[in-house]
Amino acid sequence: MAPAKTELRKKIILDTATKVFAQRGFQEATITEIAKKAKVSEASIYEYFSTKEGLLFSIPAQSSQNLFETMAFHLKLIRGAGNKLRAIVYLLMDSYQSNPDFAAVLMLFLKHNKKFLDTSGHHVIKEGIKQITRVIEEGIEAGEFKPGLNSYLIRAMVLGTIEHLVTNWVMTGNPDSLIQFVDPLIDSLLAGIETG
Amino acid sequence: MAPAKTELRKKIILDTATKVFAQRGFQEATITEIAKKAKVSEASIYEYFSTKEGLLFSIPAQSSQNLFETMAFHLKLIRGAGNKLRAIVYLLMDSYQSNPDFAAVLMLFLKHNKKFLDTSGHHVIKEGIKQITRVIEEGIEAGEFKPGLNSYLIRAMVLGTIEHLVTNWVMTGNPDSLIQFVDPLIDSLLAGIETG
Amino acid sequence: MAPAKTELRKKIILDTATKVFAQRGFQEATITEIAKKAKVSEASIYEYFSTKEGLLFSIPAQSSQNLFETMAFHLKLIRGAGNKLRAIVYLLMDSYQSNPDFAAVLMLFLKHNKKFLDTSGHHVIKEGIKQITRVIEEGIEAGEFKPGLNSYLIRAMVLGTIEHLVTNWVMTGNPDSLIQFVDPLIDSLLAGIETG
Amino acid sequence: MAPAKTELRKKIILDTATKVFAQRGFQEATITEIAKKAKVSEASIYEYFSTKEGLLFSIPAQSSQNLFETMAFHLKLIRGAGNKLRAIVYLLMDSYQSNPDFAAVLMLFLKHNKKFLDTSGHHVIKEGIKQITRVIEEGIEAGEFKPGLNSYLIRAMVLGTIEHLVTNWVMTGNPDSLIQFVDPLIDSLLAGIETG
DNA sequence: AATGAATGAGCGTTCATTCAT
DNA sequence: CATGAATGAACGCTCATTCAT
Repeated sequence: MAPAKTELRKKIILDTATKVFAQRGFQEATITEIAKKAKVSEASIYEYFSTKEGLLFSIPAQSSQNLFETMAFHLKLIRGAGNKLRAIVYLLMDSYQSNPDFAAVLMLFLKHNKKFLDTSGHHVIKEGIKQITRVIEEGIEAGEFKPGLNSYLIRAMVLGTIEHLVTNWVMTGNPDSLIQFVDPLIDSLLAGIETG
Repeated sequence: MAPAKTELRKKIILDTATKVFAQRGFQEATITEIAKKAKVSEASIYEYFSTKEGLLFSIPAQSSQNLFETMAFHLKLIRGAGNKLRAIVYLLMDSYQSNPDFAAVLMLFLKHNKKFLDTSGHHVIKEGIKQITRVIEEGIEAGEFKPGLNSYLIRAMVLGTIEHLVTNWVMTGNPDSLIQFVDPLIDSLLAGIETG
Repeated sequence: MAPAKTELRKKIILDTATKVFAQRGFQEATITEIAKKAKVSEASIYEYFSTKEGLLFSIPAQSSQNLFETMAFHLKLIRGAGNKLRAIVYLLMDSYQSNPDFAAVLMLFLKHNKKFLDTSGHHVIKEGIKQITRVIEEGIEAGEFKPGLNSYLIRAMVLGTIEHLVTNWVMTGNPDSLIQFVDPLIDSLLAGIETG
Repeated sequence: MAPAKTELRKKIILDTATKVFAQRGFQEATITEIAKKAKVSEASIYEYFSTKEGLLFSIPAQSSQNLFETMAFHLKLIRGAGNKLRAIVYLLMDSYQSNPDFAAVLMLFLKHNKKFLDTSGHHVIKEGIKQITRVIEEGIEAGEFKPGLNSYLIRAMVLGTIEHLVTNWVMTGNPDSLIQFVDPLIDSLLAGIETG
């Protein structure tokens, strides 16, 4: 089925909002500007999204869903927690690199927003991140990773490093590749947590 | 010498602003509320700070200065890049733990703010962070850390993990200790980057 | 065609603003008061006019346009520069007398405002005034007025006298008629500039 | 007697205020700016003048006093109402030309200000202007001017024309001489009102 | 479903002004 | 006298949001 006309409009609005938020910042962006650039009336935006903040919070839903489904699919095909971790980092970084505006919105306006926590968009992300925890725990249980590791902390290392790199990357205008960091990052990380 | 009366007022405003921003959020906070809580007129705030955003950007200057001076002092007393790195992480985490409001302002409203980059407050932080890079590079040169490490990436791992942990901590209302993560974090990190 | 609903609202705002500015003075008048008296929201005023000053500058546009079109129409029907000058003075004085609030705004807040010079409202007036210059020059060329007269100066006498009389009239609360001055003024003026 | 030190400060403030008001406009000018340029504290200004508006209203007092005393002195030496009128116009125009900032303040911010009417500064001017009326009435009584002339109107012609010329002159940045208009103006005027 | 038109509600900011020293 | 420091009191202006059509 082709997306209903109404779904298409919704997507146009979301994509435009992503771009405008990324360029101007959330507070600085105005509904007027988004409406103009999306060639839609301001009132139409409110047909699809409850508030300006609701519009912001709706941005990650779909693409995150896709990303984490892809991630789940790939993880099934890979053996070894280390390899899986590498795949996860690669998928995330690749996704951000391919969608700089989305990455900017996520890193600059969504993470760090307390209200976003109660959102279905955040729920999707939380579920996706559980996959990372699971991989780490599997690695520990399987003896591939050192016993006694704090899985929350290891996950924090993975996510924190990625967030830091991506945030720098979006704030400086995406000069160079994100992907280049995947292997060195994973190598250092695994060297620190793998047994033997 | 006691701080001049005027300096005292400035500090009161800054501390109050930190608290209010941390509680309400930057946008949601009003100058009126800050003025009221600081027992100062709104106009007085504008005597000391050019604008609401200027007030926000002025928050980190002094305490960051202190923190990084302390850090520099300690680093001189410690031998070994690994030990120095542990001290750095400890000092940062301890500082955030002791100043939750400041940590919240820094993590939620300052990092991720493009305009903050051009600020003298950010300059102080940038200079402070150079100390971390230097320690990492020294570790590599001294053969204590693996050759070929990307010092920017390692620094990103250190800072990113800290930022992630602290951000979670402030967003969830500071339930448990931050300090507990210092040793596990450093242990895993050093295990990954130390030679031998 | 009745004016579009939106044009009507605009006119109501303009008329109300004229009245309020005339009564209170420009600086003393507040948008709030104008909005209240026009039974319009303050925001609506900003839908039609960019700024409080923009609102002020928009006041003369339409009525001046009308006045000068009427003037042009009449001048075509009259023979003799002297007679035309009398008609001009009459039309102006009559217009001010019929619209004391408008006269007050024009005399007290628009003339003497440097920023008004760059305005389309002022452009209309400038064009209208050219008619006066043209009549004077025609009078000189036709030999009806003395040769060697400085048309700019004569125009200044006409306009200056009118402005002075009207300004006094609005500042003292419009006690007596303006029209009474038309004939004596023109008589003395023509006696001074007509040949023979 | 040399002016007391305090009188000197007062004069410096007045002169500076005249300049600043003329350049920036009354509303746009700030006490801060005047204080800075006069090298005086803002509070000092309030020692000498009650309010910002009071400062404005104090500007014409002294120089107008001087001007009208000079005028009275000269008028005693001149025979004939026409000649006196010429002297009056000359003195006024010469005075404005020599003090463009004062002329600007007078034309743009004082005349047209209702509150100025109740001021001692305005009183001086009103008294001065009576001299003009008196000359005109003398001219009529002496048969030099036409009988039946409305002296208020003739005075309005004189003052209105001057005001119009000077206002134009200050608003366009004083490009050319004001004095050039004296004789043509008086010539046309007298031709219109003199007998025979 | 789509929007043009209207607004409610709020807030940062500015200065003229005061007063203790 | 002179002033540095503090503030009270306003107000223009902006948008997110709504609703009749």
